[in-house]
Amino acid sequence: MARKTGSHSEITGPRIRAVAERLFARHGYAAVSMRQIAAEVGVQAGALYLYTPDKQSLLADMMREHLEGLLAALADLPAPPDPAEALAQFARFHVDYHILRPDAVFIAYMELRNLEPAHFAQVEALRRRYEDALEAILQRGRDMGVFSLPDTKLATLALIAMLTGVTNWYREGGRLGRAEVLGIYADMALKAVGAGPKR
Amino acid sequence: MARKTGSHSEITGPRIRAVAERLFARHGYAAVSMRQIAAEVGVQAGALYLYTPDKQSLLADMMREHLEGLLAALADLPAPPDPAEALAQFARFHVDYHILRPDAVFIAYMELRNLEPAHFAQVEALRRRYEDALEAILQRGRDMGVFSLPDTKLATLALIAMLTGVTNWYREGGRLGRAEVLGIYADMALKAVGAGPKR
DNA sequence: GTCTATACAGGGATAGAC
DNA sequence: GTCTATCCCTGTATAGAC
Repeated sequence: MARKTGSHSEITGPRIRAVAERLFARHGYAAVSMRQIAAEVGVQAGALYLYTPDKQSLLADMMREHLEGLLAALADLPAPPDPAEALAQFARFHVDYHILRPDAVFIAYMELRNLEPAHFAQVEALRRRYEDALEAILQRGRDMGVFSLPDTKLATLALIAMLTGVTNWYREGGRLGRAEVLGIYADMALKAVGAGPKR
Repeated sequence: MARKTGSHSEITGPRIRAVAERLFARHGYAAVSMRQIAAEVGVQAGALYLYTPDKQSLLADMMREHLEGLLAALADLPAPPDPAEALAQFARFHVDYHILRPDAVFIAYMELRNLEPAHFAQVEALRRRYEDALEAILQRGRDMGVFSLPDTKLATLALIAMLTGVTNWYREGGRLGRAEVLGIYADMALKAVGAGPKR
């Protein structure tokens, strides 16, 4: 009872972000109104502006935080000396991380065009760093002669597209379990670059 | 001189569709206004409604026509008895068709959530038919023992995601030529399902 | 800190003149 | 077939009461 009724700043802030993320993912940034977000949070539209300067920042912050979280989690992984092992680990990590955050992923890939140029540049730089991490693995594997790759950049983008595609269909409690899915994708990724599956 | 000035129905109709496609792809369906479309076409907003009942039909028609064109083109291909050859052909076809129609593809993948339920169902059915065509190839290859696939449905979706990803980066006149790109993708697709590249 | 009320721009769509 | 004018709704954002 220490807090006055009507004072919820520590709760409302995160709730706005959560609701906005769900609505943006479901209907698209441009199609969602501040009134809609406010209604789901349980406040008036005007109250949102206590927590965000505007709608655009809501989007940009959510995308930046998602990508920063992705990069931080990636950096926490060990760095296996064997390229095949490194690729398998990356594939499993990527699929797992994306499966667990479908809304954030969807937004990060679909709403780029709704970012103002300054925000776009920041987000693109983060995405680029992530792609570079995979490309480094592929490059090393090619240099060591264990991957067969006509073009590492193309392969990087092809693999990321393939792995990210999991979010288009995977549903918790579906026909295939998460561990199973991770394994299959890692397997396909390895084979796609001409390395045998890790055994 | 047979036609009165101001009468352009045979030109305006297609132009509206073309302009709408470009704008929807660039900014997103929800972010584009009828006034914007009209301005680019060179007519007043009200005139659009002579060619389309509403904005939603503009989107639904464009998506349905894209997918119908895709299916028709696919049906025109020969049906190689060798599954590896069939998959290579599918991969090359898919990448090529998508590379040549980046706007239509982008819309077909990004604007599904802006379709009303009835239109959504139609479009989903078409997409499903396309996926089934690839799955049939994979299934046959697995039955014949030339593909190594833990799950044909997952592999279908993974391959389509990988191949469609080409639209995220390919630009005419870039570092890699179209023929080269087709070859590399087909190669990766074959390897991903455990078949050697076609020689 | 949150509310109501509201400003003001722009949305989709229609009516009716030409 | 195209125009202007307009209806009515919804958009973002702010002001000021509580």
